[in-house]
Amino acid sequence: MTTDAPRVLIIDDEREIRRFLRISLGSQGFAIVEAATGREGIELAREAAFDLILLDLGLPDMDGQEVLKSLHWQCRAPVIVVSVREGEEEKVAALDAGAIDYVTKPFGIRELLARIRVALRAGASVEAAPAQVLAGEIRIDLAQRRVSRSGEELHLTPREYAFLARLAQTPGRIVTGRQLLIELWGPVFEHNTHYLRILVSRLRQKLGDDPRTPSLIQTEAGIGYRLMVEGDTAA
Amino acid sequence: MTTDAPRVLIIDDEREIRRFLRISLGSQGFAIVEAATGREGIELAREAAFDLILLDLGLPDMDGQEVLKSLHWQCRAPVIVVSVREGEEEKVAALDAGAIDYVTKPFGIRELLARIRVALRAGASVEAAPAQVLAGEIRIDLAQRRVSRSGEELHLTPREYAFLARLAQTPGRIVTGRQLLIELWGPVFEHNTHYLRILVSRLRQKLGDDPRTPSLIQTEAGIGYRLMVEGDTAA
DNA sequence: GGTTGGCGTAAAAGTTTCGTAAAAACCGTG
DNA sequence: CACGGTTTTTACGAAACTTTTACGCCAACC
Repeated sequence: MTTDAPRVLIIDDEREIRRFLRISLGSQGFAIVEAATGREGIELAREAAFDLILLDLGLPDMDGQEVLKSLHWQCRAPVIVVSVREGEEEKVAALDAGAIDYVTKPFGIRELLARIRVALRAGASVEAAPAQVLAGEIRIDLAQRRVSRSGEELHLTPREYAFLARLAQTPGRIVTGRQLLIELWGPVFEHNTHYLRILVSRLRQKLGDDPRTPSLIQTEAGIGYRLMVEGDTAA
Repeated sequence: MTTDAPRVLIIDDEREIRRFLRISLGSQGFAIVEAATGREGIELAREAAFDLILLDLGLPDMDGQEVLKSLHWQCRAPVIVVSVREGEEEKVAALDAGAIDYVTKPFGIRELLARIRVALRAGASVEAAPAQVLAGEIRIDLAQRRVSRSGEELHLTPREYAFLARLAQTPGRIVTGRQLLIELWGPVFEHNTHYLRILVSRLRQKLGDDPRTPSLIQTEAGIGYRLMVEGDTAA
């Protein structure tokens, strides 16, 4: 089945380690984002939603335990600590501070990958974000991956749902056609704008939205689309 | 569950190790049950509900990986493997077979305790899930590992049950095909999607669910499966 | 007033994914 | 070593989904 790649954030100051991890994890189908400092890592973790974070405790700019606490505090993603320090106290401190695992360098990449799979397995059951977006008669349940109209369940195809969910992530805001094409089809399809037109047409039918006076999916000619929601703040 | 002392099952053939663990864990407020063989351990795990299982892979009566698989499918408790073997392949195999952690002997007791706390932390979310799930005529008893239709007991194979139980753990929510394959067969089988199709087909027959208009196991083409439950249009 | 470019719709053709059955391989047990 | 239960392989028809192709609409612009 086609499923989007788990997103992994790597926080490590050593360029070589990052490179190694990027290649190793990338070949396993993970989407990688890198940070070289604690601050940068915390920043990234706050902005985007990751499925897993790999954290080196020996960062130059901040105390490792502090970074760990910050991460654990503000995001849901499980954190695996990677460190050169083997001391038991160090491990206990990290694990009690919220890390889900502690791996000492040098590590076998196959073991690390296995432990990452465990962490993702565990993290999958925790994600209980009650994210729901209401737009007129329509309710979009991002957690359950369901859409209903006036309480009645609607069946959307994978693409249709992906499109709607993308708009629902930034309610009321315009998402450019280019952005949508890249995210849903890939960079190669950047210019196949008619895909969007067909998709939107079918979607509006299912949602019961009149294209002339759209109350849900609004077209911004030459720019993109936006999802109208309850408290819409017209720009 | 969390208010009482967490119940820990120790499966290890060495009396000395058991004694050591019993004392160490006991002093931390855990309730301990011991088993000296694989069979005994599996038996106990099936009967009583434990919060955590500590498993030594070097048992005399059964292959460690077999014990692990049995435990992982039969009960919901997280399993921490304790072993003298340090080989990376050994670790990867155990983690992929369902272990939540792998600790090599000799180990520091404080680290083990910390890892136990992590495992319990992770297991807590699973415990929060309902022990019984009702879906139409079907009743799934996750605590007792039983499934019945209109009060009549159904016999499911280990895989069939594991599949259904996984869906029941997150009622109404989609579980991706990839996730199911990884959890039920292992990461190597990530792409053998036809396993799922065959399993679901047999399962639907047993459950009396029409594939065209499924009221129990719903297919989300290209994504995965979900179990429909009573509160279908949940807020 | 005609032309052009972006948009919306419909139906087809093409591709992927799903469901099922039956045979073959596997596995612990008697 | 044969046996019953289970899993895996193999194969194929049906359904769902995506992409192609074609055409009508409207507004802006020359």
